[in-house]
Amino acid sequence: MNQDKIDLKRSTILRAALKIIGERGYHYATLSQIATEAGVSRGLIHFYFENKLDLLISLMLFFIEKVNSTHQQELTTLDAPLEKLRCYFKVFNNIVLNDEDSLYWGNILREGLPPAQMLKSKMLREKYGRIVEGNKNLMKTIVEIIGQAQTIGTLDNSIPPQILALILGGSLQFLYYGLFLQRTRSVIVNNNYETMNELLIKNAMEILINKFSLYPKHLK
Amino acid sequence: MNQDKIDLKRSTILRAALKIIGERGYHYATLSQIATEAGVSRGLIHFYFENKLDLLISLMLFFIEKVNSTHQQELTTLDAPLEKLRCYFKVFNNIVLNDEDSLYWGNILREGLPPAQMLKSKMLREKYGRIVEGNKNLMKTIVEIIGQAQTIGTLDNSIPPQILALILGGSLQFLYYGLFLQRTRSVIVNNNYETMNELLIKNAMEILINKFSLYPKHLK
Amino acid sequence: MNQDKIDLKRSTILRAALKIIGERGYHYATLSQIATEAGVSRGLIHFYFENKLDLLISLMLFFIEKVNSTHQQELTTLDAPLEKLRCYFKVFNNIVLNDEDSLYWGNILREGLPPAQMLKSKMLREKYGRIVEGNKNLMKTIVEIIGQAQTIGTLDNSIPPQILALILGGSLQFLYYGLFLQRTRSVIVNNNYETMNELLIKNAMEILINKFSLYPKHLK
Amino acid sequence: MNQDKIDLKRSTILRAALKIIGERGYHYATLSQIATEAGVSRGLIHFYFENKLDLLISLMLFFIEKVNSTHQQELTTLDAPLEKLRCYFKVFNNIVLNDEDSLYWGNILREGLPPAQMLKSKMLREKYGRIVEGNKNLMKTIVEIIGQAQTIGTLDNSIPPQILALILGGSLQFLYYGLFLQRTRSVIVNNNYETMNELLIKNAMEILINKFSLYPKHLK
DNA sequence: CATGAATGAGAGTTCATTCAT
DNA sequence: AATGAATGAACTCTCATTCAT
Repeated sequence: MNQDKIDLKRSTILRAALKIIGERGYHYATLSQIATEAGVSRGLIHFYFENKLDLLISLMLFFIEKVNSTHQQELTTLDAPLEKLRCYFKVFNNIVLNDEDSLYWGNILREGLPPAQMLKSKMLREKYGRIVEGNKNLMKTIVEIIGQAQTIGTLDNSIPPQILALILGGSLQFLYYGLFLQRTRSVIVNNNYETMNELLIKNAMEILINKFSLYPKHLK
Repeated sequence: MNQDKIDLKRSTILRAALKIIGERGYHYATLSQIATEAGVSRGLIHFYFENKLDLLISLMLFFIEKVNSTHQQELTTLDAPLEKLRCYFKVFNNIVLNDEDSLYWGNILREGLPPAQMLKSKMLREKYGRIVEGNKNLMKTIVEIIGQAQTIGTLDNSIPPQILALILGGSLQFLYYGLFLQRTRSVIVNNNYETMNELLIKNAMEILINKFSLYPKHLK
Repeated sequence: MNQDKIDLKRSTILRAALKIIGERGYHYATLSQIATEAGVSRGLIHFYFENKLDLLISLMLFFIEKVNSTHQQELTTLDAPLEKLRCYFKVFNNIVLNDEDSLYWGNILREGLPPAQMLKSKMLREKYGRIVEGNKNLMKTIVEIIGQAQTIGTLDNSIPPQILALILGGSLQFLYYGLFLQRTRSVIVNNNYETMNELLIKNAMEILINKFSLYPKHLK
Repeated sequence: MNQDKIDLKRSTILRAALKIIGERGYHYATLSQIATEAGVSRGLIHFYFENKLDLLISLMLFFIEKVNSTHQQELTTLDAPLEKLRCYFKVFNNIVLNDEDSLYWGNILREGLPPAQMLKSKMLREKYGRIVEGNKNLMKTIVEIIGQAQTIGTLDNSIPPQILALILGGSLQFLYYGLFLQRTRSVIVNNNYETMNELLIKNAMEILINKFSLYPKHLK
């Protein structure tokens, strides 16, 4: 079997895992359900993935590395720090909302991982490390962009860039997933997305940036 | 045994559950660990609680109802909407930070609950409903306060109150728990709190309110 | 529940394991079968033993330590090396043949253990070490006794004591278990014991010792 | 593909199985490991062998039939019963020690087979029967030789020939594999062979025969 | 009230075996 | 003749929950 077919099957299983785990939560999802959703046998999952946790970790890793690499790539075409910031929101937006599985991602990313010591295999520990690394990189990039904007005077510099990064990140996540305090899984899946559309989110983030901007753009 | 002693034992177990579940996550925590932490036997937990899930749900319910009731109570002494908003942050702050368990709450509230259909007992379904209700109430209260502020002209009214509520809520949670994308459990527990102190958070939230306020207060 | 009852239950399970594993072999025996034989649930086995391997290791350890300690103890009452040697055969005989499970022991002791690295728990590795130690001790004791007999001139000293120990040990085991080349498990269980009685074995070992003895005893 | 090539591939796989199973034990060995060792795919093993058990049984059968046929053949050139006995030890010696895999055979022959009822295929049951048959033949031959020696007065006839056969067989096996009570697999593989060389074993067996012989030969 | 021995459902995982290519 | 992706049976093990004491 050629590599393309193998990759296809792998991503079929991963997509099924995204749906089932995103819907029910990692610990309520079973491999049987994922296998059924993917249309394969239980055993085949272990041919493509080391174990159940590998599915979750692979999903997280896919997301964080996709965000980082896409963002990094698009950044090269931009000069203004504020544009870079907007670019980040756009990238996040594109990845999360490009298909019907959009809301599953929010639940995947909110899953807690077990302590690193619990990971038996070297390969899994390595993936784990890359997730942590990816998170740090993302945060660092955003903080740097904000710092640049403050230096050249387009963002309010009376507030530490780390703080502003958290404000923007928290707002973004809550706007996407409609969280206030943590909701129950089913409530999230069923209700939120319909009450919140893409345009609204983009506008809201634009307003937020504007508030911290020294030369606010006018929104249409 | 009198009611006071019973309540005491109940809350001893609940506090142990907060620590163990907050530290390891609901599914990685075992009743043995909680029992040991509480200094009681495994069996006794089932005398005070229906099952394991009851522990998690009871913790969530305690938190959300405490926030709501305290907030509701303190609101009566206040007139200005912006003061009411600040009051909410203060209440949240007091509950979360009043003891050494502060960061456990963040992990508790981030736990996903199983779909409501999975709850067998009536009592549990009822508690579950009260959590959902509590969340809605909280959101509704905040949205109302923001609406009032916009009406009397102390908050920017070009932005829908629901959106602003999410921005404030997301910022608050990320500031407390240092999230950007979800981190691994151990990272959260070990690192974040130390890098982020109470005063910093209060200041940050004040700045955020100020940005949306039409008559900003001057921070010292 | 008091310690006596606990020990009783533990040994009930161990005895069931001896029967089932001895009969079918470690890898063909299942925990279900052992649980049924012991009249307990599958789960209870894991309350008293760490895992399946712990059962096998505990059986081996019981045997080897029982042989060593009983032998050691009885040795103190004896002076003549040849009597000490006969004592060893008697001890082995008593332990193996004291109940209806006699032939199971042969199969248990012939089971191969997995490489020590495969043992996850510290406790299991420790038991494992004691088995290896017990084997070494046993061999050392026999070799020493033979050496003494050669020194005082009751055994032929033209043959190294280690070699003689293996000759005696091999003869003993084959006489008990009727092996020539390895037989199939069922053949062993069904046929051998009946064709070979205790007296015959004792006589055979006595003859063997006599052959290497410089002052042979006359057998009746 | 011609028969020679097929036989070659078959014996390549069998030799790999000897190594892997001899090293790790039948149940800890996997077909993947054997396939890798043989340099073929997992699937191909099932072209040449019915199933995993067929590998083990084929190895055992190869050994026992090789011993028997070689022995039978060489016997025709000999008259004296004691020479026939020595011939058996020589044959055993040649087969076991003729290559670097020597010690694997000991572990193979010590593997327990599942109860005959568990064998589904007719072909496997037939092979199984031939192994049992081969064992019996071997034992019978040795017993007969001893009986002849006793009849013509070259071996002590006060001991039943079956008993003497077991003494000789047990001594031979323990001398080769250094067993006393069963050791752990790794200990056997790593240590014993080096401490025990061919010459020592031959001498020891010669001494043993001498002891039971009425006209002992002088050893050099 | 409290204990902890006992239960058993249910999960992940392994790996021999099959079969389309 | 050879491959290796795919299957699924069967296992061990965990741990929430129960209940006799």
